[in-house]
Amino acid sequence: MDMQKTYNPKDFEDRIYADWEKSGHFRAEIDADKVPFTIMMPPPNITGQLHMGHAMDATLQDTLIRFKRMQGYAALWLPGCDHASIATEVKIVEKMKSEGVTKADIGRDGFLERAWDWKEQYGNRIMLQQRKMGTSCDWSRQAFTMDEKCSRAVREVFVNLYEKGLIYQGDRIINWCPCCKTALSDAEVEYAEEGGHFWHLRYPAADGSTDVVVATTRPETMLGDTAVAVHPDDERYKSLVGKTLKLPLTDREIPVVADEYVDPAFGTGCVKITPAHDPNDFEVGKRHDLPVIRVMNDDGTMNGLAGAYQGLDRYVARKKIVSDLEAGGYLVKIEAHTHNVGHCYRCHSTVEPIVSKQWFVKMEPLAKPAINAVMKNKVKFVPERFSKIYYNWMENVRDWCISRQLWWGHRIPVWYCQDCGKVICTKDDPTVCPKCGSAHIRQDEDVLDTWFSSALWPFSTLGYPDETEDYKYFYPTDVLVTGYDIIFFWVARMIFSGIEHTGKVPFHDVLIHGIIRDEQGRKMSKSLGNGIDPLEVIEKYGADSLRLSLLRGVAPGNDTRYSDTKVEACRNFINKLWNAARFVLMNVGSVKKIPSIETVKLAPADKWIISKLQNCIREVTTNLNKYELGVASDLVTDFVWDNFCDWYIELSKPALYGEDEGRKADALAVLCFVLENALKLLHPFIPFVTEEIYANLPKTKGSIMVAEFPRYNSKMAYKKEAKAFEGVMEIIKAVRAMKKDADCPPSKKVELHIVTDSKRLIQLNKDCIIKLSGASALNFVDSAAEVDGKTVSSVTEIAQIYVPLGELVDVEKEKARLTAEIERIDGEIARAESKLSNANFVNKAPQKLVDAEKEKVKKYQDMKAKCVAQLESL
RNA sequence: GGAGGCGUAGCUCAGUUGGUUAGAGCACUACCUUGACAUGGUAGAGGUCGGAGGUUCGAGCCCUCUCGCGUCCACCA
Repeated sequence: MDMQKTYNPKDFEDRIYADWEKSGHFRAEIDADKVPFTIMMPPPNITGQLHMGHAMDATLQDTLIRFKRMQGYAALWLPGCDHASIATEVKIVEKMKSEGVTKADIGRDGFLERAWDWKEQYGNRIMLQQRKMGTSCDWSRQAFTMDEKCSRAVREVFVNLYEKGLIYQGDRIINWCPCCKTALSDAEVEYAEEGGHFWHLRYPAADGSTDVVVATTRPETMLGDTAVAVHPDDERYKSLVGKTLKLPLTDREIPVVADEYVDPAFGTGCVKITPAHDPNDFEVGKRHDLPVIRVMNDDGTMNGLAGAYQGLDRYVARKKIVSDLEAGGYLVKIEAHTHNVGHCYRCHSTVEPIVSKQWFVKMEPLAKPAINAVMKNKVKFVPERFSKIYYNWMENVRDWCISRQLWWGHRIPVWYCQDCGKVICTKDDPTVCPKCGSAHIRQDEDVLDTWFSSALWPFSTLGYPDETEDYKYFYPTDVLVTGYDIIFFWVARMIFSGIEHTGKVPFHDVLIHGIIRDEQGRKMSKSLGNGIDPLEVIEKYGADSLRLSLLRGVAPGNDTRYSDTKVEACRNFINKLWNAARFVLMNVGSVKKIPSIETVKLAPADKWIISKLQNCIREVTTNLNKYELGVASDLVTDFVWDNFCDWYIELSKPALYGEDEGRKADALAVLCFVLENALKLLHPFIPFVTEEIYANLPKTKGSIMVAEFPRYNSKMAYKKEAKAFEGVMEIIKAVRAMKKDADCPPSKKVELHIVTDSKRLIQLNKDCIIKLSGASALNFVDSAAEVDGKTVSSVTEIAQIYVPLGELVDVEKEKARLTAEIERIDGEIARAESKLSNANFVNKAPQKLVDAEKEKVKKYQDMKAKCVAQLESL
């Protein structure tokens, strides 16, 4: 194989993805002998472009699905797009505006035609971008929230809920966006603190006897006031209750009512009541049977009931009303006031609470079982703390406003008979009124909240309401992966929808990740222009590097900052892996036949690396199963860099460059074995480069993505042998440090004279010690006295090492070093002994820990004695 | 107002039921182009884990209080 000296992902990422797609390995097959594992991809909006949030989503899900696929599960990752009703409509309207066309100009059908064109044009863009990330999802099952399948599920669910009385139509206060001209759900409103004013207004009594002062943040709504309320126990206003006030700027008179809602301690204790424009006032109005007077149009201008202010924009009207009030002597004072103002989550206009006839989903009966499911662990949030956020929302949720005054979306399946007024809601489109037979029936103009269809995603995409093979096999799904920002919008709604419509929770686990911030920790946003385009990162560093940087050291649920440096570090790791593979493959050619690992006579270093590998396999698997992807990726990268590259490859060199052909072949067998396993462990995280290398290994065939994920093999654990070998490694490290301390050039080979009880172990690894420590020879001696000339020395657990360095030896420095070492050891002994002298520790701590401390004391006392002896010999 | 999070090396962050001497990457110091890799190697330096109490044989981790900084939810007109 011809491998470049440096890793260059551009050479192969696209090619490998194309091969994968061709291979059919992405497709999940129903297989009775396998266990299904299903992930539903959170459908990105058709208007969307790949951003870091998607990159994070994709990386986590792809890592999990590849892991499970390699473990032998029938792994389905189902991709798709969301029609994103309001977001898409806003964009299309914007585009039309630039062409000078309005919705009214082209009508509903014309608009929908444009919308579908838009979907065709942009709907696939993000799916193509996803491929760049290496996503191994089942494109053959790709879905769209408005495709036939999903639409049928929406219809089924709507009618069922309607028939159960869980969907109703009513005049209620909703959040109205005057810009998008549609109702919004509570979840679609974002609150932000804004500086505003508190206008104090005087309403005179009709009989002129007195007046009351009320305060408001929205003076224009006073035109819709139908009462003033005071607290029933408020002595100041008791006599006022039942009296009539004159509403300024109008010729209307309004009553004073008593209601518990009023807080007598706040403001003047008098509240103007505007049932059509405030949710609390609406409730007060209902209790007192007050008229509801809506004074604003859908576009935020004042309507005919606003009298002289008709046609004015809400803010223009506000200004004029205030000045008119002032002129009339009704304005008492203006206070500065900061308050939270709701904004449309799509266009960011200030929303108006307005009374309007809309469709609602009754939440209480749906929320209860959904709360239970999480309480009983049928659905588990990872990390667990997000279940509290979920409870908090679910327990306080209000009825869900699902109708939108938009055209792009699922049209509400309700018809009204023009003749008898019958409301018709059926699964099949009606042609005549079932009650009176009239053909004059008209469908509701509105469409459904986009999240109504997203809520059904885990089962609508699998064929619900039909009991399809896919549905039976893959549902419920296993894990949902998403950011904490859409728990309310989506996760919560999927949970109650799944339970209500399928009788099952839609997924067992919810893996929540944080958001990716910019390098300064700010949220990435269009307005700040601080977004980082994953495609550019991929272009520069490759998809594997980006993926790894999104995984390493990241804890579930925590936000993380994007950093070029981190991506670079990951790229460097992959380059390291690349070169390790290059090293192995370069040497493969020099051997006739590589034996199978089972037949190899393993050297101590071999057993050590295999032991480390087994440990790594076990830990990585455990952590992946716990969704600790950050820990898992750290473990496997550390294994490859530290254990395999920095140690084992170097340890293998004496064998590879030696004369013993058998030993050479054995070492190569171990190198191949470990590399192959490492690639498999890494594949879920960095799929491209592992595939590229894997294809070139001897004895591998097929794609690594369907290779078996390594399994822990206790026969290969070699715990004792690995521990013993670490004694050898300590000697190597000690010699390196000694040379460095003595300013001995690394290229200068030195003689090692060793006093030890572990002669056999050291003899077995003599070549390695010489090679890795930069020595020329290794001799065993019985004491320092046997070594000629001035030496530096070091004590490790299994050996005393003497290195004659002639002129380089600085006796004073050497004394100082030994003294410091003795001091350090004394500290360790003191620490351990103080623990052991504590009766409570000895009695209460686990025996294992007590024994370990005893061992430690013994070990350090032994080392100390040796250090003292060396010091004395100087 | 309610809930939840964060504070650990110069920087960015890990640290899973409490248990050896608290880890990584980047940055830093010194040396090294040694036949995979300078996107590298070797050896280092760097932390009283925000603060104060408490529980425990033992606390970065558990409890209480406290300081600082984000987040979400609710919202008094």
